[in-house]
Amino acid sequence: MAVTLADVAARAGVSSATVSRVLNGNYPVAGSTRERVRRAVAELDYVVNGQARALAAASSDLVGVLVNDVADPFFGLIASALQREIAAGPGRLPGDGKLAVVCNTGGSPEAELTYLTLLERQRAAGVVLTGGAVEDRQHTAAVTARLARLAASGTRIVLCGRPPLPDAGAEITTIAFDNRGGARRLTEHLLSLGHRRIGCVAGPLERSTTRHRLEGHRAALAAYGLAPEVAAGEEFRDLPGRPVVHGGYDRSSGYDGALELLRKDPAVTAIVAANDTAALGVCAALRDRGLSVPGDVSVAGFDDLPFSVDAAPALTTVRIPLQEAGARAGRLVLGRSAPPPGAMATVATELMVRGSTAPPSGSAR
Amino acid sequence: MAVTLADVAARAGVSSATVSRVLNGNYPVAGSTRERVRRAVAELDYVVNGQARALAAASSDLVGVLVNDVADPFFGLIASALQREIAAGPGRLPGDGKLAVVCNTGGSPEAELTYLTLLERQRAAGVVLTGGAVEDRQHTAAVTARLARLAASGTRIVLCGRPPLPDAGAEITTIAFDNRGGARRLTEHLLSLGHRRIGCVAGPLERSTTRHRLEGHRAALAAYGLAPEVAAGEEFRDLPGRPVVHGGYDRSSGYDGALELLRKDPAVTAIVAANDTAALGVCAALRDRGLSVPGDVSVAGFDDLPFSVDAAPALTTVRIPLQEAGARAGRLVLGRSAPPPGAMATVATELMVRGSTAPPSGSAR
DNA sequence: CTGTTAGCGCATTCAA
DNA sequence: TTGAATGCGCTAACAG
Repeated sequence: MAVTLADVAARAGVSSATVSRVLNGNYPVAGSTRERVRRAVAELDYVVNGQARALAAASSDLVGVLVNDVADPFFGLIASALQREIAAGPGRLPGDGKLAVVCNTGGSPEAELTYLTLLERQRAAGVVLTGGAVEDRQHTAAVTARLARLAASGTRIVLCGRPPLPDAGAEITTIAFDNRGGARRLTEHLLSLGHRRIGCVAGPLERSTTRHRLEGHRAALAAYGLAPEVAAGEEFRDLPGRPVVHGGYDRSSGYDGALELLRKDPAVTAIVAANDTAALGVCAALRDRGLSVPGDVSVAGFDDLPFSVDAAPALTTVRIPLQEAGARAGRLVLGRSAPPPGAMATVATELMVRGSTAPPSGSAR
Repeated sequence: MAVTLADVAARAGVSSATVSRVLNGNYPVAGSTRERVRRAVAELDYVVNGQARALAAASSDLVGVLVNDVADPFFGLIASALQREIAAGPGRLPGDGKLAVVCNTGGSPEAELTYLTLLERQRAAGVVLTGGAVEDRQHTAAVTARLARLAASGTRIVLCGRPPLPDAGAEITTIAFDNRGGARRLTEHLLSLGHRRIGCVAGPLERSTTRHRLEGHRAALAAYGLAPEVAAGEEFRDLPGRPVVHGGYDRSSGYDGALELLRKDPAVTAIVAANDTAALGVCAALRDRGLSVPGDVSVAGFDDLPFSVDAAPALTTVRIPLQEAGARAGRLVLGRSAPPPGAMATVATELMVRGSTAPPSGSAR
């Protein structure tokens, strides 16, 4: 049987309440008593029962972090920074610090809801949802309802890298990424190099991240008169004429997507990928087709994941400060930093021009 | 205030015990009663309180997964597969399924112990420790003691990718990686290509993974008569004469390590890196020094992380089936699969020869 | 400053 | 098949 508070109390010759006070340090206790209790704790190798504590105090030291895929560096970087932030730091008590529960949804809406239930059941202190949202009215409503309830019961909610949930009340803080702006600058870069037939190997259309990146892309094209403007409020849709294919955010989606794109439009001189991982797949497909990057086709990624700089050629991409965002989400979910005005902050993105993009081959006239 | 069992019971016109029975389904309840309870649960949006349940039942649905760094794909792949395995699957009840708590130790022994305390406090159902261990007698003893206590209190312990803990009793199952064999085959590959001056940009010497890989490396050299055999039981140590430098498992360690290595021994024709990530850094350093890979220097990695195939040139490396290992660890920690004989299994590694290794330039005679 | 007393919400006896 | 009663280990009033 495990050692309990009562055992420690007996050993130290005090009441269990006193032991509790010493442990939590939130109440005055005489120095000598404290010493005696400390010794008893050490001698018995006592470890608090978190469940009992949580039950009695109606609080918990669990923070849930929902990610699409831990194995994806995009989420890994966010989660890692977040966890570093909420774990016990140097100045804080040992054993203080929250436990981050990293939950892999695999991008599945059902898994997302399941994990939210599990976290609600654990009375989590906070929940952070990372990455793009699935844009399905019904699912959004379900998530919103769940989050609203969690927030109402005192759980802090932070959205990191996903659009705000307007109907969920002001309880929910959002850290959004400027995917639209980044994508726009990226496409402008390609246009300024002289590219006119730019293909997209995009992510799944139902994800907000995909949509925002495509909107940015379209805005750049529109500025060059190559596509109609998208009116505000209008639902986004792929233009029938344009070379766009959809897939996942993984390498093989990039590979397959590039092949499909070349089939649809063999004349593309540049390809914008869903993210860096997919861009690697695009490059591999082009290589296998005997096309050189950027000689025959320029390729651009997104996110600026660590390996992008080591790809061949190094990937032109859009940098998102994932670690900073994760750390900030960590501070917010602990209530250690004040929410931004409007409960919403947008993280800027930065165009990183590298070797995978160049003027189209015909442009050396 | 949150809805409790009692609320549901009142609504359904039964006792709370009955509701509990319906929820857990481990006791006969009349069909009509069950239906009534189910409806009350749904109407009230009731969610079990995990803490209270755990306290009363003396069990929990948390599984701790200790990793050095979530942002590192090595750990990401293990954690992702593990979590997929322990989460509620299709055939299982919704709300069943354990929560994986991924804990980032950052490679720090103190953090490792802190997290073990936190998990013990949560009365975790299981704990998986992944990746190489820090080989410090005192720390090993402390971890062993902690794990033995956890095991004694019913927590299942699995070691994944780290050597077995002999003194901890048979309660602990180990899934070890054959780092030694893989490293040996890798070095043999280089030797068979004709390399004789092979440098190592290794990981931290105090980590078991580093040591095992260096031992395999040395064994290959010894087989070619290029280094003395290491006697069994002898403590491993770097040979004074050999070009070996130590660093971390990250890219910049690889970069810095390669520069240092070139300073120590400009004549190396091949470099074995701590892992693939470090290998990318090594390649970058060589490139910056005007050396070509594999023209001037061959480079090899370890782990076969996803990006290795897209590096320029593609990395020769040693594949570890991380996902399979993670999934297996998941099954073991749930007790869903029987432990291997001797409570220990070794996962085979496989040499992957790609473009980053070639015969030394002088060998074309 | 310290001890006593009630629960926190649930699972699980023991009766009925 | 169901209900009443008890306790899991701890925190938080409330006294002293």
